[in-house]
Amino acid sequence: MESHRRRSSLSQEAGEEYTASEFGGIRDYKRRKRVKLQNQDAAYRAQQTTPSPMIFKGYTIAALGYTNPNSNVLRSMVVKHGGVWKEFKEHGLTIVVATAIPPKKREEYRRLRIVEPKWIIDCVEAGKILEWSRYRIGGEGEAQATLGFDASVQKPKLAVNSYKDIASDQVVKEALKFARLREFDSQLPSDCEIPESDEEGDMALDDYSSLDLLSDLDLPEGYSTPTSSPPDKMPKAPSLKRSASITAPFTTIKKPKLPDPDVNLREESPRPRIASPSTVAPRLTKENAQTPEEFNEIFLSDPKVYAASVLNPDFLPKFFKESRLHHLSTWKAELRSRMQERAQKASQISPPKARATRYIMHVDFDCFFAAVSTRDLPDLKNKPVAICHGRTENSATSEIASCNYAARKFGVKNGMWMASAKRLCPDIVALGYDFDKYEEASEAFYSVVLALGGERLQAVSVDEVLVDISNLVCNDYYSDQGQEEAAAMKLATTVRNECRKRTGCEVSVGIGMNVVMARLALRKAKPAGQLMIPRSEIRSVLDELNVSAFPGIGKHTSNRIIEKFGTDSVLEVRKIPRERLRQTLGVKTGERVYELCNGIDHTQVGAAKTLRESISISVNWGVRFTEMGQAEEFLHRLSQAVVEKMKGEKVKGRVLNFKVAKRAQGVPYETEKFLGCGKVEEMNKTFSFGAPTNDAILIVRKCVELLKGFRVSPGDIRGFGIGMKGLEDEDDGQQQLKF
DNA sequence: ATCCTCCCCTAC
DNA sequence: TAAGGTAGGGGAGGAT
Repeated sequence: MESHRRRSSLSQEAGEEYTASEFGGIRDYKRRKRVKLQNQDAAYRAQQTTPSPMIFKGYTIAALGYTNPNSNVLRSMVVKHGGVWKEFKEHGLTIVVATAIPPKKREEYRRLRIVEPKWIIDCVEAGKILEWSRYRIGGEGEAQATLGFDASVQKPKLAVNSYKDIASDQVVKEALKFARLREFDSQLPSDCEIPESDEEGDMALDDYSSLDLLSDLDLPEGYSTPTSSPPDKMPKAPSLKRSASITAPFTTIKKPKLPDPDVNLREESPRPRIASPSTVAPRLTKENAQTPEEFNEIFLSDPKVYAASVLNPDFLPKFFKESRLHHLSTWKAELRSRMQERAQKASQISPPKARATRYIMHVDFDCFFAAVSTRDLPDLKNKPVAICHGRTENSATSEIASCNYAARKFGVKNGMWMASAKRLCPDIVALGYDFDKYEEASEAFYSVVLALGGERLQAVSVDEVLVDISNLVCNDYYSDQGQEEAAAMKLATTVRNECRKRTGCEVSVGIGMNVVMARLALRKAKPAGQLMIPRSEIRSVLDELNVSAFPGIGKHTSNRIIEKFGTDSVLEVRKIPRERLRQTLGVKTGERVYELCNGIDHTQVGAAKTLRESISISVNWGVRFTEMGQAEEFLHRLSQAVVEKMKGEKVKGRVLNFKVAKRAQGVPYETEKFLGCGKVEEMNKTFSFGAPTNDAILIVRKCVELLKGFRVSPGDIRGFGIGMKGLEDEDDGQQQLKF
């Protein structure tokens, strides 16, 4: 149901052309896009301050397949100079522009006047129409000289490409930010500014594939791309000889690395009369793709790849069904709200006491997924096992979600790719996920822990829980430390025995005077054990550790500590004055580090917020586009999913956070992991709606607008995230109207 | 002082 | 092939 206000504002702002990409099918989308392009062409001409010579007057030009520069660039050049731009399928074409012609189509297109994009560029530069046949490709008697193959164009040399690369290096990120700013500055001429309204903004949205070729180069003063240049300022390719990549758009076709031996066999139609190597247009392959769109086009032409990608309309449910991380998040959210409900009821009966001495218990499955998956497979009990997707030889880049101790003995670790694990342990057995089984085991586990009767309980995750057992082990009238500790250890034994009985798996238990010490105890207790760290041993346990051992102190923070203080050993960091830590790391973090090093932790078990504060969805796998329309469609599905989630929680959100992961500069188009995001640069933007909303259209419109602002080429998009904050009860505020 | 925005970091 | 999600804490720096 929608409020009247929101509805009316929508109908004012959303024109037919825009809503197409939200509601229409593909065909509808394309039709409306054509209309939009025509309007845009008129706008283009109107925008020009100094008129360009109308050299293309009387020419009707189209692009065939992917071109370099891309078709938007070419279109703007043609239109600005009096030509008519059409789609390739339309009638009445005088000239077709192409970078390459598929071998199978060569015969079919033999009679067309097909030229390389350089013809348009050269015509514009010369201010007059040049002899087209000199730029001809794919036709009879082609005499165009081709340039030699330049390996550096085809294969960027940076090879690092794994998930761990995401946002890992601050210095690199800074550099990227700088490059991005410069890119933005240099690419936006006044006549190409993004208009505020959606109807006119599409130029900005459609294609920027040539932009990132430029951003990391030292460009000559006043340099800009063909999109942005008035024709008389068109750069000359030879003046930019330092960069292979920048000359690429202006050179002629590249020869493929190796001649394709199959070409002759596959061609049943008559061959061109003059058979020489230069008449054979190169086949578009992953290796010679010159834009990310071109690459994706080829990559996605494999139906299996297409089906696995976000272009498949069923992507989201399938992805979420298979994503271990999504499951972990979902389970955690569910458990948290269930535990909170329980806690609220319980505290109404008897509110928990504040105590001087606390006993905190941390209970956790050993190798949860691996243990549950192998529970009923006795043959595998002592063999190295890893849980991951895809269990064939090809699953090299599948991530190990969990492995048992037999595998860990070989150095196999969670998060490792199968290929590395196999190298360490060739006999490792890979098993698929069984999420239902995990859920079941978790339920049994929680019922055991709940049955204990600890006065506070916190769901850390599906296989992990914190319990404040002070009420069970402390005598309210006198204190006997020995007795208390014995009671706590007895509880730990009970939990372990019960869990073994109920789940068939081992859990370990750590007990401490506070949450952090319980967690550290747990680590020492594993596997299949229990350990308490009494007050007297706190110091000696801590002294062996590095600060990165503390929960909440990750890689980044511990690196900062090493950087600033030259050490990450708890023993050393403890000597640093509290005030210095606060100044250097920030008040909260500094204070936290100080306390952790001294074994102090005031965190309450189950003290988390009652209400959820944000709802988000993100996808950084399977994201491959060849044009912006596809990205818009996917965003629409994402925002619908976010809205469903909000409705499930009966909330609306006021603040939108939109995130885009973009292929990092210099990394290859192909990721090492199948459909992975590879090394990416992440971009974020938040936007506050006037009032809380759960309207998918409103959200997707804003996301598309923000996406335009990021100026990402569609082929470089590797991930999206949509989050809502400022959540309010769904029926607060405006009155609901019925229609 | 205290908030808010726009990120980054961390954990499972 | 592979399924690299998600919520919350907190810091920097600006607005109120």
